[in-house]
Amino acid sequence: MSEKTTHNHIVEAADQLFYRQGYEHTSFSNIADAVKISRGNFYHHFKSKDEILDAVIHVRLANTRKMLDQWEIEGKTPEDRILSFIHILIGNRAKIKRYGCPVGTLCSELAKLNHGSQAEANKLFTLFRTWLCRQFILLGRKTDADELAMHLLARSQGVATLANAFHDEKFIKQEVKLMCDWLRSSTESTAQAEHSSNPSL
Amino acid sequence: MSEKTTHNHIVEAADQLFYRQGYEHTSFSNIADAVKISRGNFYHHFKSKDEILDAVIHVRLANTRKMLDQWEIEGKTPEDRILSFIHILIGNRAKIKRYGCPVGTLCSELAKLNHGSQAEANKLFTLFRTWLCRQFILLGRKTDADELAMHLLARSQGVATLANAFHDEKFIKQEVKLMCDWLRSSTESTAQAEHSSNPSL
DNA sequence: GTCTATATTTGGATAGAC
DNA sequence: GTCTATCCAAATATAGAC
Repeated sequence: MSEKTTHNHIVEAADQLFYRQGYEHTSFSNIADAVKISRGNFYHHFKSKDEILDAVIHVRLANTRKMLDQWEIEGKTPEDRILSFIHILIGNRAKIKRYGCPVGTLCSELAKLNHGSQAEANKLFTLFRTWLCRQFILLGRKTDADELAMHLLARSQGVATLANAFHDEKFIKQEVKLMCDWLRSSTESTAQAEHSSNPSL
Repeated sequence: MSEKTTHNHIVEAADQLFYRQGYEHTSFSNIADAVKISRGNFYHHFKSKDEILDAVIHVRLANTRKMLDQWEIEGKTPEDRILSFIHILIGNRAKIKRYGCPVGTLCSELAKLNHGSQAEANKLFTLFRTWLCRQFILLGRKTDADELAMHLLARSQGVATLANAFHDEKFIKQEVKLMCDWLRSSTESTAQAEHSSNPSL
């Protein structure tokens, strides 16, 4: 998997550039420079720029699945696993500060472009959503698991957007702490939560 | 203010198009079609596309200031005013679902483009941040007012991003309810909050 | 102030030699 | 599989007539 073929080189370089510069703003020349091949050589590997995007999205989907599987193995409890999710904000804080969230910014851009690969890109969000949802179900919150998953996903997105705009890593740490507290209070009140209309707090 | 000059027409059309399609994806032709003038005529009013962006940002800043002033007048208590902020998500939910948040998506795009007007665009965020901060101070939360302001701003951003990705207005309403609850619980516990290390919950 | 015509550049894509 | 040369379309920007 991911051998050092030219094909993979292109996808990897495009992946990075799409993240840092955005999809539309990244030209074939940019990718060609990064991979050190000529522009013409591209079309031996991909029919169009859209096809490169497609390949990038599918690589990201595969990597995300791998990461979630890993968290599933490492985390002994659902709390631990959800904490793994929350802590990617810490692990990636330097990049988030500079470029935002790779998932959120891609989906936002493709929405503006009204691009055909929107649905594929959104699967990245769905991957996290359903995984988190399953963890909350395991926590006994089966009635509002999806709401909790979406809530957490939204908070992560908001943190990434503002950390990027304000170039503020400290804010990431601040909010991660709040999310951890929120998670703890969510799990403590599992029993009574079944009867509450209010999924968080 | 905002007379029907060609200049203003251009700025208004660009404002809409930048929001719906993104800045880079919007061409002079797009704006020209909307305003119904020829492309060449642009350069009588603006020296470059960047200059149009600059004008758009400043119009948005002025409109935002006007809106915040209005909320200041209408809202009798700081809670009421903060609720006004939270409820723009409801008022604009149809557009947010389709195009995301106008502030967040612009700042994210300009960050990727590494555009010179990033700082100006970020002032839109700062406007909300300082205004919310002031409201929280009035609520007696002077030690953590800015944290609370940023927290609320982040949650709004996250809601907009996910509502856009999942094309889900219901999610907006769900999260607005949670934000209102959060605000209520924040204000109830004002006295003890002074001694808590934990600004929310 | 507005138009048409045009210059210039860039980006995506193709053809064909090696 | 990789390269050079080239085509085509679109986008920013300018010149100059009306």
